[in-house]
Amino acid sequence: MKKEKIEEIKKIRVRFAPSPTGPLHVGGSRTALFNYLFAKKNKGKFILRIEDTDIQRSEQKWTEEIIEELKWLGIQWDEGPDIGGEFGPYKQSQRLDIYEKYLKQLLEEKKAYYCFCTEEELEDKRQEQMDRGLAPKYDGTCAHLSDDEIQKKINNKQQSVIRFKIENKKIKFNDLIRGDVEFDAGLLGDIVIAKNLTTPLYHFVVVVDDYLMKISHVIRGEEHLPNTPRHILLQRALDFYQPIYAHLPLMLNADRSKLSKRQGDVALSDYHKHGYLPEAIINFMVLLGWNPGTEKEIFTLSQLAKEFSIEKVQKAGAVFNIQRLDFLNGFYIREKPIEKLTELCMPYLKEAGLLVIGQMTQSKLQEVVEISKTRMKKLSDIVELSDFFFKDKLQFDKELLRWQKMGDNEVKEALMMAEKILSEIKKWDIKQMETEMFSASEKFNLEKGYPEKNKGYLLWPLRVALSGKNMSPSPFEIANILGKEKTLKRIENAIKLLA
RNA sequence: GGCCCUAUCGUCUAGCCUGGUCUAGGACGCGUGCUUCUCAAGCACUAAACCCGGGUUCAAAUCCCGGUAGGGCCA
Repeated sequence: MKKEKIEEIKKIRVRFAPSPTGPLHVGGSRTALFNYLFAKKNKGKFILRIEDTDIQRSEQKWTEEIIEELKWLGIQWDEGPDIGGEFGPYKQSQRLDIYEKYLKQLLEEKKAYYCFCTEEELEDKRQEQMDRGLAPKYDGTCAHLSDDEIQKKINNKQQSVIRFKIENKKIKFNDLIRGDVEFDAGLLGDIVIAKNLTTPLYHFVVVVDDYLMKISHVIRGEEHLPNTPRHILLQRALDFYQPIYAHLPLMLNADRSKLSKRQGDVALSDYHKHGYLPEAIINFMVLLGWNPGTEKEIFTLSQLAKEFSIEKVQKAGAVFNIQRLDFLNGFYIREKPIEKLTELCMPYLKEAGLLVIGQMTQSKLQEVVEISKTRMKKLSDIVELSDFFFKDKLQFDKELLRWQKMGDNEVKEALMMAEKILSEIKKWDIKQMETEMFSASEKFNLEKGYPEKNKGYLLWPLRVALSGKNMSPSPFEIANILGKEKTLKRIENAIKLLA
């Protein structure tokens, strides 16, 4: 490589270059994360470039969504798409004149040519090659057209594309993750790099932009591995330096196919909406294909920025295992300061119509979240776990009140006993309630001939009366938050159910 | 079909480069127990893997060769 070319890639610059044709994919998020971490670790720059040359499918709203979700994750970029830098603009739709210039250059140097073959002709050729047992590739028919012929066809408004001449040679390169990789470019066939001078295609724009933006390392998904020889050939034809490549292992479905919709959510925004925390998602994604080589498994983004190393990235694809994400998310939920967690839960409670402004004090709300949080895997779980605190009247089947083989009357007696004790209690706090109810339980069991140690006879009906659920926090925790008045009311309502 | 990539518990992985310390370690999940009115959380414990076949070597998860399987891309 020429000396000045090496100079150009001395500074570490990486990029994430999504197409705004849909929501940000979790796979894409992970690619962004790895690029970001690589940049941070090596004191380089991380660039966000929007690949929106496909105007048919690109939409501004997706660009906005990508930006929003990346911000949410805490992945910050140094340049693009609206943050200035000397290499902008960072939206490809605003760089069309640049591509045109290079396209013309290739055309003039006869490294690219106009191709007028129609879809049908190409399909026929393809079919024929397949029949002969050959790998289908463009046969180069239009590569030999004279300038006059080309001009005539263009004047006739004949449909055309621009093809790049692929040299018939072996392309070898070193991938940071995979080591030496070799492709036989002779098998490729001349590729289409633009529909016309103002409509360049993916392979071409990527190469041009990575060069102009002085990208030192191209870190992308493994699905791009077969594209690399094409890009290298393009770089050589344009006299560009060759960046260093690193192809990340894919994120997989449970059946080991490339992660796709239908087997679960793939849009990062879906996970966001369901109440996954960015900390959990980051931690989960980074461990899919990377590990520090120690037994540490919990990482914050800033720790990762220090500890990440691309050499430790795995070669094989990794199955997206939602149970692990759930575990991590539950972990981070439990770690959250209660004020923060409460704040995060509020939108879900409001959306469910449970939380009406002014109905509950902030400190009460925090107590509700506090006793629910060990059961939460996602923020949205708060609704299901705590709805009974917000409702006036609980709906549940009276059968639920029954502990083991108790009869209706015995359940009723248990509730009446609980009501009596709680109504006479001096101090409305958990400790006090526990002490009084536990001793009452022993008395109750003795009277009824129940096993002495089983507190369920007294406590289960009470807990159900207060929560309306077969699983919930303890009746004392609930009663403590509900307050005496509501607690007694709920017990009475349960008793009525049995009448 | 062609090219390329990959291969350790169900899953994510450590170990492989620099063979012996590997009766293969950790985590999630599963199971059991403790705690316990229930469900969680927490704690403790259990089960669970070197894709197959050759070779090299005193010794191979680790090195070499050949299969097999899975995946990606192109069409």
